[in-house]
Amino acid sequence: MKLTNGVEQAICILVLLATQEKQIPVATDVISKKLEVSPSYLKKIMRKLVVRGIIKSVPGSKGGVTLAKDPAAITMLDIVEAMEGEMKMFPDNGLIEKVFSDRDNAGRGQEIIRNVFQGADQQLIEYFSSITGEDLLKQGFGDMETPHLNWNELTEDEEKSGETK
Amino acid sequence: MKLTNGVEQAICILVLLATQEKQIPVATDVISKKLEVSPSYLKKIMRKLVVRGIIKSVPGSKGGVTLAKDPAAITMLDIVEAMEGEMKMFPDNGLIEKVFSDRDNAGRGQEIIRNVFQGADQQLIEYFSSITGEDLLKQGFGDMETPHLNWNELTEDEEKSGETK
DNA sequence: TTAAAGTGGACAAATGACATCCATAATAGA
DNA sequence: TCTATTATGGATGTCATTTGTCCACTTTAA
Repeated sequence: MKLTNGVEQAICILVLLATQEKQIPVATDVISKKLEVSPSYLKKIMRKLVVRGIIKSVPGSKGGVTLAKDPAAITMLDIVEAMEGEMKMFPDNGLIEKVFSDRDNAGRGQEIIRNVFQGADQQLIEYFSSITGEDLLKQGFGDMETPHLNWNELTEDEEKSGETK
Repeated sequence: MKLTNGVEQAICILVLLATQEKQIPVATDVISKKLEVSPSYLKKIMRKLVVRGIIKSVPGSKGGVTLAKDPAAITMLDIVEAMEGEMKMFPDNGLIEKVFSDRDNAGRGQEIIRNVFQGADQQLIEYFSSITGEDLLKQGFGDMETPHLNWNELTEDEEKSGETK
């Protein structure tokens, strides 16, 4: 009943992009340096966000990724489902139906359990879709306007200052 | 974001025990035959239910397992947490705090995300603890009283009739 | 005392998560 | 047009967790 680490990484990526100057894509290699995860793996994470329509990718020189929509239009459900797939926590093997197949009510029993967990899924869906990226930015920055930086340049600076030569 | 198959198996086990004549333990090998899973693995599943105090085990001849308490006192949360451990879906690696450590608000950002997922855990905890074993039995059997059988004998009968010799 | 049953730990196999690499396609700029 | 840059997607490898097995041990009824 654990989410994968990809969810936390995805959130980091989106925070980065939300504080990025508009219209300037951030290269995935820049992001991988900030997050200290391998570029090759990070690309897979980002692909899921692209496929889900949360971010857009721009191939080619000076390319990278940008938010595909306003933070107010991105919900936590988008992020979780992008990384984890559809919200369906119960691995329904029809076990109850099989085990009690010689009794009445076997199918009925299976359906009852199925409904219990569909209800649980629904609880999470409603909760997560009530939380938007804008909510979180507001909580983080309060009355301040969300800052906008160019993470590409910031990373280059850090590289320069980090070089010993 | 999937539960393990153990949850479905645990539910089957509890349904079996709830329809078992009081005070007669059911042998785990009998249950493993019904569920068509290996006896050795089923024992692990059941151990978790024993540790959590949902079922009681009786060692020795004519031993087995019985419900440790009334179905009305067993919640779906008990079952899920017995099998999956504490309800904490977010694998908190402190990634946001690390990535934005050179900015203000890094710790604040991490805390915001932490709270989001604690809220999700809480949603599930409240939902699952509102559903008891009694609720499910009522749904399954309606006005009928829950039947009480001796699954040990039933299995023996089936074995006899199943033998070709 | 013996047979039947649960306990607990070591171990092995299968599955899914995490990670790397490379050939390819698309784009900006010279 | 050519080149450097960057995303795409598939093949592959590694590692952790889940699933499953085995066995020596303890407990209990008869």
